[in-house]
Amino acid sequence: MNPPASNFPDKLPQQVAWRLFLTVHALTCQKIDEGLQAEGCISFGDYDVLLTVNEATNETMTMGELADAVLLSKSGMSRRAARLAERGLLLRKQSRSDGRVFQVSLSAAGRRALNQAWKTYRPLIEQNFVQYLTEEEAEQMGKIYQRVLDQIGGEAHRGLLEARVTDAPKKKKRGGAA
Amino acid sequence: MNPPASNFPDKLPQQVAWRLFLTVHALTCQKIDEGLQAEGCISFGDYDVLLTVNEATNETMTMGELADAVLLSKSGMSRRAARLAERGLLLRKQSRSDGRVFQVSLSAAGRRALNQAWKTYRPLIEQNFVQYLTEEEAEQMGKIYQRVLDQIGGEAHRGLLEARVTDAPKKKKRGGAA
DNA sequence: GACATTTATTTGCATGTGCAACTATTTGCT
DNA sequence: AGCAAATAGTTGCACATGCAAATAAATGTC
Repeated sequence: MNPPASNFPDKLPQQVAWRLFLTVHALTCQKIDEGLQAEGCISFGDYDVLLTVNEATNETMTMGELADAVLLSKSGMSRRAARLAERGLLLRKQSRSDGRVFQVSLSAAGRRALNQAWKTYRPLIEQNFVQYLTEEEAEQMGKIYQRVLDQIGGEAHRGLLEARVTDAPKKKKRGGAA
Repeated sequence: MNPPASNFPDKLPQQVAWRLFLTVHALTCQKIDEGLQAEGCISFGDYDVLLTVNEATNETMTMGELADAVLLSKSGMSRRAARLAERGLLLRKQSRSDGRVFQVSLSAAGRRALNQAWKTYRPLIEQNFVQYLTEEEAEQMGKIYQRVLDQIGGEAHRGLLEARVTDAPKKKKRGGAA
């Protein structure tokens, strides 16, 4: 019913890569989350939170650090943590040196849940993503993303997969999608 | 307060790539969505919908096809489309050959909004992602993701960036994240 | 041609999220 | 000490989403 139609994205290789990046992300995450739920594991999002806490120096973080690390708003993080605490997976205790901050850490059950989920999560990543990358490609991709992260990531992400530091001083908002 | 601490993800290069993939996605999407909103553009999600419709053969799709293409549940798509229609960006008209299906297409205003958003979106992709990839890397990455997509993507994604076909027969559910 | 079945889409309900406002606590200034 | 400003976290509210049920229309069966 019309001429050529679409020519919006200019379809430069970089833009194609971006588009595929988005689509692959959406698809893999969908499948992985389904898989985790099917096995009765904690959700993808909860996994991210628990893993992040577990990896933190001293295995503890403040609510704010955690929110920054997992890219949730403070309120979102607050409520997610409340739910995890209610389920007995996360512990929050008020810092004695500063009554405003709450130190978050994993409970024994939280550690178990994390271990348990990893058993399911690992093969899911394998099946939906890793399997299609050679080791060289994975290394190359990792290098590229590390480069991107170093530029656009905040303090909370600088040390990702190197040595999480957990002592960044300032950070602020969070931007929601729609 | 503890031994070595984290050794959950085994940190094979592929797993590192996966982790970075997730983080970069979250970060770039956050920044891009912020940028679009700041310029008064349509949201990231709405952009995806309008672009998908615009790229469709004959620039029209059914609600179901659209839901599959943008990876939203049918209900989510239904409501998003309703909002877009209310804002005058999308047209939905009942098919005369089959009263159950609704054909969706862009209004003139929708086309304008898409064009307008692209002006902002393009540099945002540039700044937050593309800039950090050489053309070779982008091509390499595109090839890899296309490979992944061919394997795990449904009919609705097979032709992405090649020639959208829009006539796949069967598809079903949708899996939500948490 | 009437009726069960299947398909396309929308609605009811529960849940998760972000923003802005609120509370509690600490810090800085005098 | 006293009080304004900053900081950490939680809560009110609005809204987007998915699942399951509801609706509407087509198709198959007798």
